[in-house]
Amino acid sequence: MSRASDTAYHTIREMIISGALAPGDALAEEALAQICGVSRTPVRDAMRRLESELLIRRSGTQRSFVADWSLDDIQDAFELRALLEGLAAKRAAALMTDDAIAKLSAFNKRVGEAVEGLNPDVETFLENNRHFHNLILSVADSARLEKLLQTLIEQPIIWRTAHHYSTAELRRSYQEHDELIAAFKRGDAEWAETIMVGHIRRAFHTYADAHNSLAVKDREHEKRRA
Amino acid sequence: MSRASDTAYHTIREMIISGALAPGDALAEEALAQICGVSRTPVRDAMRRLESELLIRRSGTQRSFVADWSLDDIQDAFELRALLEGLAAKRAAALMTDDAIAKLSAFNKRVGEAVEGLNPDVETFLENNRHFHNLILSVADSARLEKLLQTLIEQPIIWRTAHHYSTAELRRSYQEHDELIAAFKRGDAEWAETIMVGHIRRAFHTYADAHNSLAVKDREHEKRRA
DNA sequence: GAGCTCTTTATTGTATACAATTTAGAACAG
DNA sequence: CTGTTCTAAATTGTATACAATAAAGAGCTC
Repeated sequence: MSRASDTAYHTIREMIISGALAPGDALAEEALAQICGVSRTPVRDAMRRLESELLIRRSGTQRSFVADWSLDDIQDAFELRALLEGLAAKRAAALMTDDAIAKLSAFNKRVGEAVEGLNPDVETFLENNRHFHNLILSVADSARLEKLLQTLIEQPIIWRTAHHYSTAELRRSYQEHDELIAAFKRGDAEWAETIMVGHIRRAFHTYADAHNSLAVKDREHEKRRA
Repeated sequence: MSRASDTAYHTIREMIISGALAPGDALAEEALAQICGVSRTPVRDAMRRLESELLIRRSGTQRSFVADWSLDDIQDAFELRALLEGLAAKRAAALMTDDAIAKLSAFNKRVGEAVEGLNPDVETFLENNRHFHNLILSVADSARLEKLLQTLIEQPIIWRTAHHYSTAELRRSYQEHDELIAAFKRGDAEWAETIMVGHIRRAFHTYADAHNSLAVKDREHEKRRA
């Protein structure tokens, strides 16, 4: 993409993912244009892209808002992600190369290092976790699958709550990656799929639990303020 | 969407689906704007939408072309569609209402009528087939699933080859719909999913066979011209 | 003629002005 | 006070002019 349009896209996206723009917030083109330092034209372009990624929702009368997801919506997204990443793992197992396995091992090594100490390095974990999953997706060699999953990963809410994962949960994730690598080495497509589906489902339950305890904390907070 | 933008979207889309614009054709904004009778702005808007639906592909340097799909790409799309429509059927079975079942029966009745004579009415078949599948999707009640599938259905190539389906194949489709309805009535989610997955996979094989014989005909045609 | 650079032309990207639509709120009736 | 209608402000949609970039091709060198 071009410069101004890209600037707008990344700026707005970052504001949504970081939470600077909260779910439900209204988005006016002119205001965003000023923030991004470009005209409305590239902003509109960027908003279209963000809308197609479901980060932005449009009202019946064409006004835009930051998408707000119910827990049900999020569960849906995870269910679909489990299905599609499972398929990606199955396909990848059949097409896997030694080179890709070496890279997966390298990524997961860094994942392991990020969680081995007392204070896990969540940023490093997330970064290498993403590389790990993206490489599998790329080996699966289906542009369409890649495109569908792109909509489901990179969810703002998930990034923001990742920091609430416990060290034990992060380590579990690391182990499951290792199991995946083992399945890939053996070319065991069914097993790779099974592990991946479980891996994603577990991530959802971790998320849901964290979400619940956060909600409880919020409620307590509200009570204290009242 | 707004008027001009919608006009552009539907006009271009129709040209792609009908084949007036062939796969691989270059798409210039100005030219399309003239055809649609609007300015470049809404055309660009429409092209973004079509791009996100994968009907348009963009080169590294931002030039646009009508997407051309290899048989592998199409097989991918069908594989994903089977997976996702299977999930839709499973979910729908759990949430099905008497009203929806009545509507499904009505749609499939028309499907049956369209294929019972000697000369099947393919347009009517396709229209009610689409209604049938869309209603299941809507009962499945997952905006995200709906959005993902939207990208996979409505494939130009498939619409164009639908006319090559044999009467027997169309009738088989009708019967499978009836089996689905029966599964929904019993609330049998697993069975509904199984039928749906088979239904979509069979559609692919039908397509692939038709495609092959068309390709053969093409080659014969080329030979005669040479 | 192959390959290179430079110029010309075509195409896409951006800003901006204006039109159409929607929202918000004032003024008013009951 | 409630609800309604109308007006003004804000917001989005479209056209168009111009800027930036990419493609095409002329002319040159070897």
